[in-house]
Amino acid sequence: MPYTAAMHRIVQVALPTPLPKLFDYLLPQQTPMPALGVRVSVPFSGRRLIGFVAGFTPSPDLDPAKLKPIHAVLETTPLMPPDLWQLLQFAARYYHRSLGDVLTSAVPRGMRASKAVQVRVEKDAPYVLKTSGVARTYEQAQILAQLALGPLRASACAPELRKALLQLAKRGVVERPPAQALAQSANPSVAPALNAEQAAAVAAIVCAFGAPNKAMLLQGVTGSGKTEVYLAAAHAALARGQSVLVLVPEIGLTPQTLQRFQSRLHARFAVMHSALSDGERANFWQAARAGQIDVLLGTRSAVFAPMQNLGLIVVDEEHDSSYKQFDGFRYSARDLALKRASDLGIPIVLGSATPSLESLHMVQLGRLQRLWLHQRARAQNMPAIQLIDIKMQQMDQGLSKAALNAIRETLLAGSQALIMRNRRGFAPRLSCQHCGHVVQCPGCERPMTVHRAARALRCHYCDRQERVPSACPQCRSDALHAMGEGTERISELISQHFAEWPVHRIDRDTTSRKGSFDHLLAQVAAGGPCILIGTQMLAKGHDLPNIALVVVVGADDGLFAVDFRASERLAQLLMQVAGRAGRAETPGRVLIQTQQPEHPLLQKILRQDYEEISVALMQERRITELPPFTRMAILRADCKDFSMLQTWLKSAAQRAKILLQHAHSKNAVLVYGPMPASMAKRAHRHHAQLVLCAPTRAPLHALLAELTVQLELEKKPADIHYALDVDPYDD
DNA sequence: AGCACGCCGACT
DNA sequence: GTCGGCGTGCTC
Repeated sequence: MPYTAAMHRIVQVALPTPLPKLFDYLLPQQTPMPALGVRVSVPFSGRRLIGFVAGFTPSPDLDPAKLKPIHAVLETTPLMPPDLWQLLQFAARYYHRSLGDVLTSAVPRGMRASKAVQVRVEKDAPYVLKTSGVARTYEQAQILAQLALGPLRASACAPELRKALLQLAKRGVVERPPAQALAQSANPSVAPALNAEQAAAVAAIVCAFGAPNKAMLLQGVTGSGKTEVYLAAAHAALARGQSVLVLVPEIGLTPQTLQRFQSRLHARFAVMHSALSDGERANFWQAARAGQIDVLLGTRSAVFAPMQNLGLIVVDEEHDSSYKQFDGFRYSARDLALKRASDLGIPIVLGSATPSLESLHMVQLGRLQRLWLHQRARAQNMPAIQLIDIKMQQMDQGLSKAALNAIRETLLAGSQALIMRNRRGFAPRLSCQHCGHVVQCPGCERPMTVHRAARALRCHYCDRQERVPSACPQCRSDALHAMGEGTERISELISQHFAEWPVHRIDRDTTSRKGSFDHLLAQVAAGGPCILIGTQMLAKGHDLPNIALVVVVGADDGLFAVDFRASERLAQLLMQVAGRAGRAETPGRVLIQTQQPEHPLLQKILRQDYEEISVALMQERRITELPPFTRMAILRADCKDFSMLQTWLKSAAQRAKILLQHAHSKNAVLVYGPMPASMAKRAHRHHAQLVLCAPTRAPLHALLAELTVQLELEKKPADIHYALDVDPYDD
């Protein structure tokens, strides 16, 4: 009854707390009724919180006399455009997070404080005239005269006048507006002619403007010109007066990507990524909300950008795991982008050379229209992939003779070689030759990695660091040996072996300084023969045209991992790596060292037919009843005490089973566990989980809705942390 | 999640 | 005598 609410003047507020409900507050007499989505500041359990007005129907069992009044209404119009509001409402329901948590995490931190946003001003940013202030000195008058002609940097100002400039700034007559994250491209360059497939793809996307709910999968190998299709589609959206949202994987948002878009589209651009400061994010948010951004290029969180008049969404490399947020509010930006596009009735293009099985399943169901790009744009041969059987071979620090020879040939031919090894450090284990003891992290119960240059043992799971022991902690013998090869060890070997060529190691240990990575890559891209050794950081996205050889070390790890997505990831990675090799005139070579050359997945990768690979993977998932053929959610929990963790998860499982007894479709959801998590112990905490599976979404989500409310309202041992992961990326 | 209140150890 | 440890309980 809305009039009841009006009489009592009560609003329901979504607050940043995990409690799965809204909170009722009284509106003070003089305060006008705020609109849905407006932020308010309220007293809450002794502190002051900022929440969002999310309803007007008071909870019937609450005495209005006991409600607290709102402290302040923070704005007159809602912060979020309607489609974003709708998306976040959906996300809260879908991921079973409290609405307040979800709404809050979508807004930049810089805007969460009620006080004015502190904007970081660029060093030596130009000053501009703010008000028509009066000069109090002759010097100030001179400054004002200069400013009347245009912005003025302190560095460009005569030294004797600088003091006057600062005085004016202090009085607020002049100011330094924050540099907008906006860049207007001046004169776009001409688009190259599209090939027939590209043209057909663009035509299909353009047809989708106006047609409701058009989602497309643009599937094309590396070098087939997907970006040209995005550009043409974006151009079409801009021509319609609409804005464009382009999501890219974390690793793919490079200056080159932006430059490519900027050089081709006449539009106001903004870039959004995790390295932005709170002030920059706040600026950008305001600009997007004001409709001042035509093209937004961003990583995962950009799916929540308050874009006005959105006409097209692009998700590049849609299979990439960086679209999934792994902590806090766990969401998939790819999935939410699909939802946002569908709500708005605008086209969305998911692009990939190696689509996720989820996307391929949607193609089969007719929910995604597949657009193919088969041809590589520049005529070039596919790289040759070879397996090197290392079962009975003499190896040198993890590298086979064949690999070393291939590297030498490549360098002698003036090209570059890349060695991929997905383990950083010197060696993955320190083991005693005498008693067989492997030194483990006490907190995680996993082998610690040897870092030789740092003279340390490190745990890659909890970042614990200790000195390398001189004797075996178990038998006191001094026969401790570093077992296996990480990038550091391979790098040492390669430096000795190929002393006359430069060797670059690229992993988290060597590229901690931001910018050094991009700098090195640019150097390598432009340079002569050298050897790159790195982790997966190197596999994706970067344009390294002179690489003619890729050697993959340790691919077998991916073949036998327990994680149900491991094979899919390995196949995608290897296909991606193959795309890396030989993008210039020289056809590339890929060598995969393996103990299992007959493994069916590797055999399929040899043929470089992702279609064949994905059909097989799909078949496997169908038989094992795993996503995308079932809907999955994982209730993850961790606790210092193992039996307490076990007890709590058992009771949660019991609770779920009781709820299922009363459900309409009984036992439509299967509850597995408690079972240990893939990282069963980490930093002295035990991790375990329940896995919930259902053939369709509805019964699973009905169960989760009730279960999460019960779990949040029931008291639990203080030390237990838990989180629900809907559509988990790994198990 | 915070942040209170609340009841037991080593400090001025 | 009290500062403070974190156990448990509540938040409109």
